Amino acid sequence: MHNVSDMRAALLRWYDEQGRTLPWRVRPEDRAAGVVPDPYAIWLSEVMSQQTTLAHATPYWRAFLEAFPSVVDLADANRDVVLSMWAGLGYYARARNLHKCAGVVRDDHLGIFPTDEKTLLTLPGIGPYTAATIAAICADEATNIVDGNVERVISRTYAFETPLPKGRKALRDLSGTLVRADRPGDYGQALMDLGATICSPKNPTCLLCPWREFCVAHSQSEETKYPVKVKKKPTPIRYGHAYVLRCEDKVLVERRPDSGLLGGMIGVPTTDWGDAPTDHSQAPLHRNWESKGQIRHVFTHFELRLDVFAAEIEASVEGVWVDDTSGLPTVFTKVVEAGLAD
DNA sequence: TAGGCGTGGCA
DNA sequence: TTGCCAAGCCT
Repeated sequence: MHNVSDMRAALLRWYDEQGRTLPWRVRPEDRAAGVVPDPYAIWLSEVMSQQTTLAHATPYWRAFLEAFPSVVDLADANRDVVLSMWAGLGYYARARNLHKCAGVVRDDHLGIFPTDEKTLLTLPGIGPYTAATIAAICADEATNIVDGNVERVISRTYAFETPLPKGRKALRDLSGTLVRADRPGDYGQALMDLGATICSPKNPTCLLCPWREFCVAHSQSEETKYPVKVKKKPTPIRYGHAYVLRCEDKVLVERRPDSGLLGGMIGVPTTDWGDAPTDHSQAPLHRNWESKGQIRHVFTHFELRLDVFAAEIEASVEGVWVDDTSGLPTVFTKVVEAGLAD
C-alpha cells in the first residue's frame, strides 16, 4: 500500500502542477535553472512562520527584508528596533533569538548564513524543523522536514495511532522513511503544501489528494481522527489592573523583564496578574482613577482580564513617555485603546 | 520532558 | 461564544 517511490512521484507531480507559490519561494523551474534561494530570506520566512499563519507573517517578512537586506544589517540593527518591528507577531522570544542569531552569523560565520543542517541547529531560535527546511531548500540536503502539516499528512496516511505529543518522535521517524536525495527541498515544501491545502485539519478535500490511494485513514473514512492528540486542560483566567497615564498626546510606558511573557517588550504599568480581581494597591501612582472598562486577551496558556484605568498626569512624572504605541504587543495596544477611548 | 510562550482566523 | 489551530523552540 505504501510504495515510497510511487508516493513521492505522485506528490512531486501534484506539486509541479499546482504552481503554488509563496513570496520567498523559488519555483521548481527556476530552481532547475540554477536559481539559488537566499538562506537569510528563507530563514526569516521560516522563523516568522513558526506557529503563525502565512497571511499574518508575510507583511512582516517584507518589512524586515526592506529594513534589513542582509543578515549583517539585521545584526547591526538596534535590538529595540527589531523588537518593535516584531510587535503583533507574537511569541516574542523569536524576535530576541532572531537578533541574537544574526549576531552569531555575523561574528562566527563571516556574515554568511549557514545552509547545512548540523550548523543551523547550533544557532539560537533554529530547531529541528527550521534547520531541516533551510538545508533542504537552500542546499538540497535530504533532511527530514516535519512541521504540523507534515504530522497531519503522515499520521493520516499511516493511520498513526499513538497520541501526540508522546508519539511525536515515532511519527517523525516514520516521515523520515520517505526522504530521498531527489529534490528534497521541493519534496518537503510539497508535503507542507499538501497539509496546508488538501489535507486540512477539519474538512480535507481527499478527492483532490495525490495520496488518496495510499491513505489508510481515507480508506477507513476516518481522516479527521488523525493526528490523535491528548486533550488539553481548560485555560485558567487571570485578573489585574492596567493603567494608562496620559499627558497631552503621550502615554507612560515601561520595559518588561527580558525573559518570560512578552519579554523585553514595552508595555503600560499593570498590577500583578492573579487568579482573582484586585484593587489599586499596586497602582504606579495614587490618583483618582477613571475606569475605562475591561479588556480580555487570550494567551496560549491563560486568559487575561485587565480592568483598565486612566488618569491625566503631569509630565514631570519620571518614566518613558511615547506618542507612538505601534511597537507595543497587541495586549497593550488593546489596553491603550481602551484607556484613550471616551 | 512537559509546559511556557502571542495572535488572529475559523467553524 | 468557545475551542481549535497555525511552516516550533527553549528550558
